[in-house]
Amino acid sequence: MITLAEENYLKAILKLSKNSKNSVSTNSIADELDTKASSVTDMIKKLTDKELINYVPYRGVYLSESGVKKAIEIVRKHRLWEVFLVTKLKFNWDEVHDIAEQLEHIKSQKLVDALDSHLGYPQHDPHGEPIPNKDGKFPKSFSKRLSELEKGSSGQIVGVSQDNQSFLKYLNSLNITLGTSIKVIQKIDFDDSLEITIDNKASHISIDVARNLLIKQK
Amino acid sequence: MITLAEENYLKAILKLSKNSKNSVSTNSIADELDTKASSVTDMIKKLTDKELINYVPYRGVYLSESGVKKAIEIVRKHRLWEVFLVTKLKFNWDEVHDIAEQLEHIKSQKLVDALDSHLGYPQHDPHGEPIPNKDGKFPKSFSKRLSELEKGSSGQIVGVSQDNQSFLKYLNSLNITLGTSIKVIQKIDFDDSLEITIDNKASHISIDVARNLLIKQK
DNA sequence: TTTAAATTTTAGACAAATCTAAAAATTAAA
DNA sequence: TTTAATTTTTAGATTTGTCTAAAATTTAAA
Repeated sequence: MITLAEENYLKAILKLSKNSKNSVSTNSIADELDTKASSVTDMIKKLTDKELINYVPYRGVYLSESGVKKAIEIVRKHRLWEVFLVTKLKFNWDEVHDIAEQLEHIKSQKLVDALDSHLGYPQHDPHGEPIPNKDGKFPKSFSKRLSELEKGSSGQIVGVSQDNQSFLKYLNSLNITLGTSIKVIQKIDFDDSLEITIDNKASHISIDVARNLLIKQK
Repeated sequence: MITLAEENYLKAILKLSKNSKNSVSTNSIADELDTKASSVTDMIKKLTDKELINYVPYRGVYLSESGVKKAIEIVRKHRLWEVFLVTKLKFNWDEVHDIAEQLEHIKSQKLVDALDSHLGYPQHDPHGEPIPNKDGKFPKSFSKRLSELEKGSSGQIVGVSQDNQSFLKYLNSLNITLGTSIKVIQKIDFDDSLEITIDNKASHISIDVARNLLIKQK
């Protein structure tokens, strides 16, 4: 049986592997989970014993085949629950993360499948992140980042690639939500920031923000 | 912060208090939670420190005001999730207990209230058990459940607290309908089932059925 | 009412998950 | 390439929740 703490480590390692491609360092896991490096070393041993990760001392870890499978299951549950909270229980997309963080650990394959069906097999969560299907496959994405758009191009927001509280709050204040139409009016050379229209209203955002906005072009 | 284990103890103590009215013994809690008496003694000390229960060594425990409140919240969550699983995700009423046992520990007042609203403020769970409202009050009813009747007592059927097809079909086959006179002949300790008479004809029903039959005593 | 049985508590141990402080190994810098 | 800085691991301790075995207390029986 896999414990709650172990599940959180697997999820963190999956996330970090996607960023870097290389094996994941002890310190980066400690940072991600807001814990101490020594605690990570201890847990790494437990996950290695269970063959969920591969580990060479001082050289970092990567997920085994069964570790990837397990981690993707958790991500799937997290994102399906987020969809449930927003579409069925009318939560805002910036309120659901902490609750989904708890719900993702509920154990029942039948529950996950029933939830998926109940929600109509959604492909993205309220933050725009892709939801893996029952077999662990992610949907292909047709979206770009807003930062990649040419001057004069436009499209609709389909997600964000970062879901921290303050970022989502900031988007709310800009009236940016899923489906919002955005057009790039001007790119400022000085700091790479963008002058845009949000539903035809002029606004100005930094490159950091633009990089985290996923756009689908018409 | 109250832990998962503590929540399970509170729920068990609430359940046992309802059966017996007296203070709850260490052994009965151990039985209910399938653990050892010494473990119960340990946990009793923790709950006493948190002022969730009152405890006199060798004399048993009872819930404090805040303990009752907390325990009822857990029961509320458990039963609301059961309704969700049956009405929204199409589970059978005999499949939901173990999943609700996990879901009842999810922490978010807003989630519970949104779920309650989403489900239309149900008053009973799929097993016929009453669901306390946001203020911890149980729904009033002039009827009792057949399961609550003493051996030897009798009354008339005034309703059911669950109306799925297979349940109603089963009642038909037993010749139970509105107005039917029922008397409790014997209660079987082994599985809590009941020997009854239906319009003076002997029959035998499970506790699950008895809990969903609403009775008015003469 | 004294003794036996049952219940409850205490003492000491253990596994999981964490921590601090110190040691070991690796990497980067002079 | 030797030294310094950084990273990682080990050693030992702590907290939570559990256990077994033994001691203390209460209840029931002779």
